[in-house]
Amino acid sequence: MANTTPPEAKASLLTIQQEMASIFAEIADLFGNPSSLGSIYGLLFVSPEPLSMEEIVERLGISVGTASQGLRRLVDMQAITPRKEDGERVTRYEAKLELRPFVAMFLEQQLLPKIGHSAERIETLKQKLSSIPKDSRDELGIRMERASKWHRRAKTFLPLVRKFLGG
Amino acid sequence: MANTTPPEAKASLLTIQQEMASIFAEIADLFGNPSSLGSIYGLLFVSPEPLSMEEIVERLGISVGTASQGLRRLVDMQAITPRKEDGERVTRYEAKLELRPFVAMFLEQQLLPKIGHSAERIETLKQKLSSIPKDSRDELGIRMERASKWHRRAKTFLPLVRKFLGG
DNA sequence: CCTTATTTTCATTTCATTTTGAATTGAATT
DNA sequence: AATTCAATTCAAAATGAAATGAAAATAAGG
Repeated sequence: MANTTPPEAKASLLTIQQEMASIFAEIADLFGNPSSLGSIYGLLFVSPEPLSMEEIVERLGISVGTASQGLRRLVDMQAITPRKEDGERVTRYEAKLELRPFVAMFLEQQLLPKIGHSAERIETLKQKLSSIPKDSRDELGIRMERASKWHRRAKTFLPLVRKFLGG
Repeated sequence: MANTTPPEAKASLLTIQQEMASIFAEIADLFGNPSSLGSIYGLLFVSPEPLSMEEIVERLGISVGTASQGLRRLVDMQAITPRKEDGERVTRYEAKLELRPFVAMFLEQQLLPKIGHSAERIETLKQKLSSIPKDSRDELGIRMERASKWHRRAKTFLPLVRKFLGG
């Protein structure tokens, strides 16, 4: 099949793809993910056709190792879909267009567990309160209760965030 | 004045303080802040008395440089209050008990501006759409519009998060 | 099987961020 | 004016997360 796309248009599609990769890289970074994750997702997000790992490596100028690991993580978090065409040797990847997985992943895998973990640690700590002298105990109890309360709020609220951003 | 606090109780207050420091260190880290910021705040949060920089350095085992810089940032973000007692040479620091500054700082200084920035970049990108071939243009437009929409949602929603967690 | 194309693994490197601590500053004290 | 001490500064060191790329593993075709 002949290539009917004019070269200068190709150049600007590539530009858009790279810019989008860079935007998503920033976002990934903002949420504490490797920026390569964002780049890959951003590129796929604005690719009319699914791309192979090799093409991704080429267009983003990243290493094969980074690409391989990034693709795996993105598949795991269900942000992209791998597809192997019949008779093709390569796997090509396609972005899912809902942005949800990206956010959800962050909230569910990073924020919630860690918030949960520190909530637990505070609960455990509260039990040690009994062993300290009475005069400071009460005030300390109040303060630690405050920290607990904040954690409880966060835990009830975060799922709502997910729902709102995810729809 | 005689010290009436039994030594083993002192030890366990110190334990609690260090544990709290460690918990807050994790949280600070989770939000992309240096963990030393969290340690310092956590320690002050469970200190019955305001502490001097020297005491903080000693109890947390951090350097004076880290302490000095961390204290300044915490004062800047209004998470702690410095107080100089009359006739005292040292400044002692006291935690504000609302956890708000901690969260607000993250939302307002990190999340919102960066979300705003990438929203702008996408808007700019949209304008380059006209330069690409018609067949892919429409689909691309739809995808980029999706990304924009997500950003708009985030921007309206984040202030609510702040309000909820901040009270 | 054997060859070739693709992907994964992982020891090493790179790089940005954080921490350190010696030197400096400056205010209070003598 | 000299001394003392808390606090700050900043260049250098340490840290740790992410990226690299060569080597190993896997899969497909002949």
